[in-house]
Amino acid sequence: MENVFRRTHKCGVLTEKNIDERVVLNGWIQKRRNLGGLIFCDLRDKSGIVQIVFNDTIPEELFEKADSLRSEYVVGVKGIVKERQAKNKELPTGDIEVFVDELKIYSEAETPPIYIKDDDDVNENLRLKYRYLDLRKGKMQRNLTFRHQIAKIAREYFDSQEFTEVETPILCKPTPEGARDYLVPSRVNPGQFYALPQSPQIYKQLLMVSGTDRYYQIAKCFRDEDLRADRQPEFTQIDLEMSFVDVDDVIGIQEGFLKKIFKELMNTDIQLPLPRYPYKEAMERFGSDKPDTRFGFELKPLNETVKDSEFVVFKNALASGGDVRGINIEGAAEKFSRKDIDKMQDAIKHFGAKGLVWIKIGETETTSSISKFFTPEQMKQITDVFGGKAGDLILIVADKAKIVYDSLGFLRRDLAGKLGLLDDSQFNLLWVVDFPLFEQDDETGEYSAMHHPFTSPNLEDLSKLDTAPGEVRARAYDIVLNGVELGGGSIRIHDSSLQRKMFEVLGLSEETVKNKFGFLLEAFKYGTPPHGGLAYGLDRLVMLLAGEHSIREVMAFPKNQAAVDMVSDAPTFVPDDQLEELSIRVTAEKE
RNA sequence: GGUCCGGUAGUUCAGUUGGUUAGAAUGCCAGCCUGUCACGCUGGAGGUCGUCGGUUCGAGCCCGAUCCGGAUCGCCA
Repeated sequence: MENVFRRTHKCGVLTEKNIDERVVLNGWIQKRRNLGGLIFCDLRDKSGIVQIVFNDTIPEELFEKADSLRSEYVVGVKGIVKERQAKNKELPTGDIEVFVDELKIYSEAETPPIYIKDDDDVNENLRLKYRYLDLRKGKMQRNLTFRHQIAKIAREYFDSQEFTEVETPILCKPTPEGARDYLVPSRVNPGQFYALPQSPQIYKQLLMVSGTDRYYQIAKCFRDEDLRADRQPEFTQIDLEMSFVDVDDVIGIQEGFLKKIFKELMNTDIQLPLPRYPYKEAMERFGSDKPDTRFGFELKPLNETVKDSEFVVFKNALASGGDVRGINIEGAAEKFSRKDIDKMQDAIKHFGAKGLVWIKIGETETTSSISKFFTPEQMKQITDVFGGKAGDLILIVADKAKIVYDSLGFLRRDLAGKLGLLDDSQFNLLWVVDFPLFEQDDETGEYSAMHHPFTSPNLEDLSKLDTAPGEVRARAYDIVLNGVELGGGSIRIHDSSLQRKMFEVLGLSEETVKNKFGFLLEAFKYGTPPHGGLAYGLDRLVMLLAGEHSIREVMAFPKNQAAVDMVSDAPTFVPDDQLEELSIRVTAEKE
């Protein structure tokens, strides 16, 4: 007796070319249809589905065995491929079927708690709990394969460009800036902790000091922050770093990579070079540092137009150094009711906006929430800024610049979505460059690094480091696809005195710097090449190209919003003696 | 941590003003059925309405608390 039938084919590959061949298949029973004297089953493996048939030409014993089959039983079959009497055009294998004369049931299955069907809409937590069943779906297997292909192309491409893949440590030094670290206690060093890497940043810079020249890694990264549809506590980056380069060199290499990905996986030729938007322009035109350029509705400034206005909202915003800006949702005046606009107003309160001014341009008259504050001539001046015409809806926010940008940037994309203008088949790639080096805390006035503290300033702005840190541009760049940040990077500081200066502006004490980054500054003393790099969010890249709306759809075992692995139920309490061994006092209350 | 939405059969959901024994679809089980492919027909099983408390003659429905899930803001160099 054979323990397992050696298969000759995968289920999904059989065609009319295999007619009259004897084949051996293994797989799962997707569905059984018993018509009485005739039983059809859909047999599924990773490659697809094929129909197998049991009829009265086989021994009664075998027929009864076939009748006992249920969904998700795992079986092996041997039989002859025949042309179908009734073909199924929906199925790639729909022209043929396999008449079975041997059947081996490897394992039976209980009724699964979720359907193994691509288009089911079962509760996601249930899918995550039974992920191994969820992953049986064709769509999920295709997503995993697609992810593998992107990783494979990355390896091929970066290898062809003389990058070396180097593994960097998972047990690292905790970092003082950025996201919260996941900490790992050290048993042999009581009371001390490693951190899981938020990115391989420091190690890849050390590799440049080491003369590795070009490094890449498909690297797991960890951040202990709250989750989102596109954010998981552990995620994967395609991480890379290059020596003796400036911004254009890094961007050039990446454009080659993106072109290859889009050519091979999406059958799309992307035009190079990709557009580059300075940060300032991206904010002013799109209200976002990751603009979605698939549609219009660009922001327009109104400061000049309304500078003499007595309307208190505009007046106060301008007097306090803020901005008045708006967007024209063309042709949408009749598509959104007063109630809809109230909802928009509520939505932008999240960003700190206090209100939303609206103007609806009609064929004969223009209505607005501010018509009593402006003459028809003044209203005309405002709508002209937007090229406003009959049927347009203009939305205006007056506040601090950040609030105006955040609010309008959100509305712009939200309304485009509601109007069905987000075309998933269109791929607008662009670079955002010239980011500010620092961002300033509203309350404390302290500066922090917008990217990270190793980012090189634009050399033209060096003199402003002391006088106007907020105006210093960074040699940093983000790659953006359809309004989603795919990755980002920068040219790093390779000069230890400039690095010290940077820490000084950031308000990090000599003590702190020595403690946290002393080893990096030490390394930089011994000859450091100019270097820079970039990291892609692999999960996001796969998500967007696969047309998914959550990175959970392209990860094998993602965590839920509470950062719990629903399959294994991690994290979990551990026995006290295990904690004691790690010199951790027991404080968490146990159930 | 804040805000919003949700929790009813294995699953997806409905459930009117608070009123008889909580329904549908699908899945599951049994019987019949030789060309189905969402097979069909007949019958059946399946529910602590998230949990606790309150209001009421009476609660799936109203009130309070709590747990769980999701979206979002903060956060994510």
